[in-house]
Amino acid sequence: MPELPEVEVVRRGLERWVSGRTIDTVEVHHPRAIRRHTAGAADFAARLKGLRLGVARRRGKYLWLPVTGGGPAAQTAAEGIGPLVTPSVTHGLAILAHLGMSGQLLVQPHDAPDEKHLRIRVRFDDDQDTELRFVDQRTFGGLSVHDTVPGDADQLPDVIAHIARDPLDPAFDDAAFHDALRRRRTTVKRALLDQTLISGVGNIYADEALWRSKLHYERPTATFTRPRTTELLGHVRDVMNAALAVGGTSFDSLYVNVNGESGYFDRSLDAYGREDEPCRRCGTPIRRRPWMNRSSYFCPRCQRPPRA
DNA sequence: ACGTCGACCTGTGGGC
DNA sequence: TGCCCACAGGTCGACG
Repeated sequence: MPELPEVEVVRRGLERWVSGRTIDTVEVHHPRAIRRHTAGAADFAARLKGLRLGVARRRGKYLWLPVTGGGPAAQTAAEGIGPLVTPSVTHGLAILAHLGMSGQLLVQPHDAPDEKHLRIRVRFDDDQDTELRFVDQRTFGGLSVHDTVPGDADQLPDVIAHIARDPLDPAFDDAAFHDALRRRRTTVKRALLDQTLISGVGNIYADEALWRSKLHYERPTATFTRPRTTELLGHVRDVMNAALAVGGTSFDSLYVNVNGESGYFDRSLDAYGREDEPCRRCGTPIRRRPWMNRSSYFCPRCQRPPRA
């Protein structure tokens, strides 16, 4: 469930169903699902055992669970074994998740049959009837454990420090984003998909926000005016909030919340996936163009291409 | 510093 | 029916 609204739906599910619980055992069924965890599956499972999960967090399409307790290093620090082993900078740990193209985090009863693409199972040390499962058909997603950025209020895992804040983050800096657009010699859709400029926007919501803004995806950003940037950001936020309100976009059963349920925003899409269907503003058939190994959908009348 | 491309995977649907 | 190709919501690193 790749883009921000879908990931946020999952984050809310994790917060409700697994935050506050303590990990008992972890099974890794496929090594690719932990490939960011370079120390391997056995280390991954060992480090997770005994950890207590904090409140689920999200930046763009990344999810993480800050953790406390557990492993030997953390225990040593917590117990204050002595000044020689007490780190001068206290850093935390977090379990990082990215869903890739087809990842799911499911909270399932223990006796639910294993999914065909079950990659990781997390059992908890409590009496609740559920476990957490990472299921991923294409194995582009995965889980890993990382140090958090020292002093960071969000306990951001260090490996995603390069990911920009997302447009639903209250600390997102609109003016700085506008300045970055002006500095770049790139085009607007490329910029929207650049996770170091603005995170959480993927192919669907980029096309939807551009349609709402009446902007062609090849528009250069260097000449954007402040009002144009403001309007674009407004549409990005509006479309994401609208999708979030109905559980996100699900074209098929791959994109589900932690309870396996699909969202309904596919019915409300104006551009994405609507090739040859009439533009809801002007009736002109929506076009699809190959673009960067994927597709761009746009209205050829409402979204005029820039002069070459 | 930018852009482009391929790699990483499995599965589905259309055309023949 | 099968086979082949195009395509699918993402990210990263190599290369120019």
